[in-house]
This record gives sequence, C-alpha cells and structure tokens, in this order.
Amino acid sequence: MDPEWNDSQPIYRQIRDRVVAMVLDGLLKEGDPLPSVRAVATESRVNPLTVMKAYQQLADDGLVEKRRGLGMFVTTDARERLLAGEREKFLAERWPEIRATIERLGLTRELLGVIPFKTRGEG
Amino acid sequence: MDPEWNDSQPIYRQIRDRVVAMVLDGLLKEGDPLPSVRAVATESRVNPLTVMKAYQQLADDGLVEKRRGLGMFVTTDARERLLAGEREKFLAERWPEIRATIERLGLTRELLGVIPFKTRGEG
Amino acid sequence: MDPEWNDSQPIYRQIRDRVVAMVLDGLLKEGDPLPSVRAVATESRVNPLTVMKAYQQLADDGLVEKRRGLGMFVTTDARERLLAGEREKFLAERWPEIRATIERLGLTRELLGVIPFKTRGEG
Amino acid sequence: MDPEWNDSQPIYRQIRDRVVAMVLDGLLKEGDPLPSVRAVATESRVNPLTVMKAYQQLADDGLVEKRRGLGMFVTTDARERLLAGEREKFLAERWPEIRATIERLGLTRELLGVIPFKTRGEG
DNA sequence: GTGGTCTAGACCACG
DNA sequence: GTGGTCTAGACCACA
Repeated sequence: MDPEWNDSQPIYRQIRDRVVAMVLDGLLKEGDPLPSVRAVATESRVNPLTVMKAYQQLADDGLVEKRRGLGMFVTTDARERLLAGEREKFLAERWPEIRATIERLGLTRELLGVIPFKTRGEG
Repeated sequence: MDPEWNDSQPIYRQIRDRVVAMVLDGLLKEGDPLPSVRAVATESRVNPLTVMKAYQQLADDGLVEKRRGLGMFVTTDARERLLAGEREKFLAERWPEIRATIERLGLTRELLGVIPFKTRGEG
Repeated sequence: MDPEWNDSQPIYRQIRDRVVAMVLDGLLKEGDPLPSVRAVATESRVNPLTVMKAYQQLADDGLVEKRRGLGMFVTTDARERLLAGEREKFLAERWPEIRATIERLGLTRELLGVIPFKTRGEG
Repeated sequence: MDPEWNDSQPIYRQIRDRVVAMVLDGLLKEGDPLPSVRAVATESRVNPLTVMKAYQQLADDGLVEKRRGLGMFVTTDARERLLAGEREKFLAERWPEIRATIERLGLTRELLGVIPFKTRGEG
C-alpha cells in the first residue's frame, strides 16, 4: 500500500538502514541533527514508537548521541566507525552465504555487473 | 546453544535452503529420495511440523514429489528449473540491495574474493 | 497505586533488574526458561510491550537467548558474565559518585551497616 | 561531546547537586553568593531556564535565598540542614538498594575502598 | 519543541 | 503456545 516500505523487513530496520546509508554517503555528517522522531513519524505516516525503535538502535550502536530536550545528533567519527563495523559484519556474516549462493547458481560478473577492483574514495 | 540454526531466518526456511543447495550441488539428483521427515526432525532436534513445512514448500515449488507410502523424491529437471528460478529471484530480489551495500562500504574484489567471469558448466 | 513498581524508574528497567537479580541469586540457572512475555504481562498487569522491552535488553546483553517459537532461556555462563560485567560497571560508573556522597555526608559504617571484608561464596 | 553532563540525570539536577556538594565541602559558605544564572548558563553552554530551575529548587529547599537585584545567597545553617536532610534521604532512599547491589555482586571493602568507621567532624 | 514511557489492542510468523 | 511488529493515543520530563 505504501511503496516506501519493503514488507520483507521491519519498518524500524528500514529506517535505521536509511540513516546508516545517509551517514555512509555523507548526507549526514558529524554533529548533524537527525530529523526528529515526530517529524519522521508524521512524514512517513508511521507510529512514533517505530521511529524511536530505529533511533534507539542507532544510539545503542554509538552512531548517534542524544542531547536532552534537543534531539539526536550524529556522533564524531560515526562514518569511520560505521565503515569499519559494517564491513566486518558484512564480510563475516553475510558475504560467505551470498558468495556460496552466487557460485551455486553459477552467476558471473556479466550477470551481476562489475564490482570495482580498487577501493573508491572514502574521505 | 545449537549452532546448526541461524536465528535470523526461520528454521523451515533453512531446511528448505539446505535441500536446494544439495540439489544445486548435485548431492541430490533426480529421483533421489529426501531423508524422511522423522529422520530430519530427530537428528536436528526440530519439530516434525517444521520439517514438514519445509518439505511442503519444496513440493509446492515442484522440486520434489510425494509418492504415497514411499516418501518424497527429487523431480525430473529439478536442478535446471531451480537454477533458472533461483537465479532470477536472486538477481531481482537480493542482488540489487547487496550490490548497493557493497558499493556503499567501498568493498573491492580483493576483499570479497574473486567471482568467475565466465559461466561455469550448468549441465 | 501498584506497590509492585517504583515510580522513580521505568517499569521495563525494574523487570530487567528483577531478572538480573534472580540470575545473580541463583534462582534462575543456565538453560532455565524465562517466564513468557505474556505471563509476566498478565500477572503484573503490565503491557506486553513493556515486558518485551525488558527481555529484549536482556537478550542484547547476552544474558538470555531466544529460541524461535519456544521462548527465552538463560544463556550459559550468564551468572559469571553478569557478575564480572555488573561489578565493573558498578565500580566504574556508580561507586565513585556514591562514595563521594558518603564522604561528603560524613556517613560511617555504623550508619551504613557492615560490608563484609572477605568475598562471599560465588559458586 | 560535552563530558560535563551525565546523560543519565537531568542537567538541572546535576547543577543542583554541584551546588549542594560545594556547600557540603565548605567551598560555598553561609552568605556567599551563587554564581549568576547567566554566568553559569554561558560558561556551561546550558539554557538559562535550566540553571534557573536548579536554583529555584535550591531556594525551595531553603538552601539559598533570593535578594532582589543582588542574586542568590547561601542561607544560614545551610550546611547543617543539608547534612541532616541529605543523610536521611540517602539512607532511606538510596542506600538500601545500593547495599543490596553490593551484596549481590559480592563486593568487598577491598574492592570498594575503605569507609571510615568514626564520624568525621561535622562543623 | 525534544525524546521517554506506557496502554490497549491488533495481526503476524514460528513451532 | 511463543516472540515480533505496529498503531493510535496518552502523559511525562526536559530544555
């Protein structure tokens, strides 16, 4: 009904991932305020609790810090820590299974599209 | 406590995926019998209903067929149909998100390991 | 209105602390199931979400593990890890301030009651 | 980002406690002026309303008194009344829980550091 | 304005 | 039966 949300994953997870992506892409920088819980809830027509759950998880991960009465802000070095942490998690927890599937299905670089050989800029 | 199961996915899904992998890898060929529901349930200490659900899903996908009183058997051309179907599903439903993650994290072929350029044998 | 709950702390925190205390006191041992979310909610006349929040925190802390469809169970070595972790946290985060207060107020062992000199049994 | 404030307690409470500590430690004596709301707010980069709330609470407790146009001053016998009141509050409201935690964690005097046996001078 | 907590009640997937 | 997610709406403390 709402094309914004993917039904195969909880909404709070998608909100969380969206923020993570924005930090990784540099759209949210250190010290930037996150849109308020209420704002996101209203705009995306989602319950505030759902947004809060996502934000709480970001805070637990140290990606965001709360300032009483003011809101939530991207922490220092959030992007660097994210890159390191998410990379490790991806390579350890997701990639082995994905790679096995790729090989099992006999998929090739032509079908998958190219993955760069050199690291792209990170700064 | 039980390292056999991944908590991030339903057990019946993992059983189903395990059978699919065995077919793709050629460990289960056309006409081969699947291990009995009871055997799998006992050995993996899982509720028989859970195994049944996995097998039922395999039957619904046309990958196995029930023969009354005998059990379930891998159907003809199961591997070929699987390859086509799973490939399509993977490329459409999973790969785009995975690829976006890879790019966002700046992962390279060195870190991921090589993916063959040419299609490997499929028959 | 309900003497069970202390108004100065969130209920979910009190539920969490209650379970922690039961593990430390040996009333809940490795592998023991936690009372179900619904059971606690009904018995304590609290919303299931509130209980869930407490239980989720216990799971995040690794004190408890979820088994799909079965419930939540005390993990191996939960008590030992709790003792170590909670001790460290208490000594680092709470005790310095508490001790400063005690000294500032000029409180003595007579007023506070005795604290044992030797470690009590832990096993 | 600002190590001055502890997120687990409201800022106005922390300001209040800071003044109380200074009185108990003799750094602020009877008749001494409190730093102005504006000064504290500027220096600690806090909303003046927050400082005001802390000062108001101190005034409500009879620890300081407002003199129109001059500011706020520590009242007579502030330290003595504080000692009595805070002691009672601490022993009744905080110490029982703290002591239970200490015993549960099996903490000893060695780990906690020594608490004097005799009452130290009280003024 | 901000986030934090809670309720009542619903629907879902899993075993 | 279990936990998981979500909604709608309320009240609170804090700045």
